[in-house]
Amino acid sequence: MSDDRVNRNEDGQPKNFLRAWLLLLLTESPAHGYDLVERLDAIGVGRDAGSLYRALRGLEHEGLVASAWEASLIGPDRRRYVVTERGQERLRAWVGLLEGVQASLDAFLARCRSAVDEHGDGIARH
Amino acid sequence: MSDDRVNRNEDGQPKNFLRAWLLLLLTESPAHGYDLVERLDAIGVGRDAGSLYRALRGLEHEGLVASAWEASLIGPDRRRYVVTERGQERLRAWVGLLEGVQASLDAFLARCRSAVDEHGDGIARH
DNA sequence: CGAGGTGTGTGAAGATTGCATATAGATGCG
DNA sequence: CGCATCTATATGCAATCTTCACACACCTCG
Repeated sequence: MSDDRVNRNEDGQPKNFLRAWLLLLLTESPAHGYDLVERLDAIGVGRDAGSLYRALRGLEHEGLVASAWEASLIGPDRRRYVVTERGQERLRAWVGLLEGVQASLDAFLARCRSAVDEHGDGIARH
Repeated sequence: MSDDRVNRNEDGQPKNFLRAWLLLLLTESPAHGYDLVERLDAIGVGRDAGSLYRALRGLEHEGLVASAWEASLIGPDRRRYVVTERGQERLRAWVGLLEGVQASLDAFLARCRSAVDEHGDGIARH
């Protein structure tokens, strides 16, 4: 009882954002998972390698990317991913959706500022 | 259609966006759930009343909003919600998070357009 | 050999969401 | 009255998403 441990996942990131980023990065240039881990880490999305590999396999299962094993000069073999035609289309669809989300988000934040102004401490005009 | 059950939830909305909107709308003016359903429907967030009531109870459980029963002139009693001090703080925190998401999203979309440009055939639509 | 970097992957737990459904008071109409 | 409908709140369930923790394998270097 009285479990104050709420521990809610409040990062607010869009759903499937990782997938969208993967399609984008692979569109920019084909790569293998470990490379994408590092590229995404620099961007600040998807802090977990496991999620990334799982997402890649999911994308492949949907036919949005394709992979082939490739030998590495400095380590074990790796899976090299490329985006398919369907993947390109899906990315474009995602862009449309995310533009809508962007609009929502802008509306939310703008409205938030208005609300804060009106209930703020002294900034109120009039 | 086929046996390929992909059926992914790809709306791309930020997680807990409904909660954030509820805090904002309640900051603008206290209200009861049914009213919020209609306000949010106009905005285009949270198309489900059940989720909304569940979210409200969740917010209350966290002490971010408070409620009291109120008689209605035209229907059954309703629960009137107001935002608490903690709720205000949480909303401000959410604004900070969502500004980060906004930046991410802008970066993603900008980078997407660059990628599409470089691959030429992408822009031509119908 | 053993440690550590490279590279890919799964299991399980927790949280969120949407759909369907339940309950109940109030109102209007034949 | 009986019944549909609007108002109002709430729960059950399944699908999905995300993260944590861990497992497995290859390769190089000391």
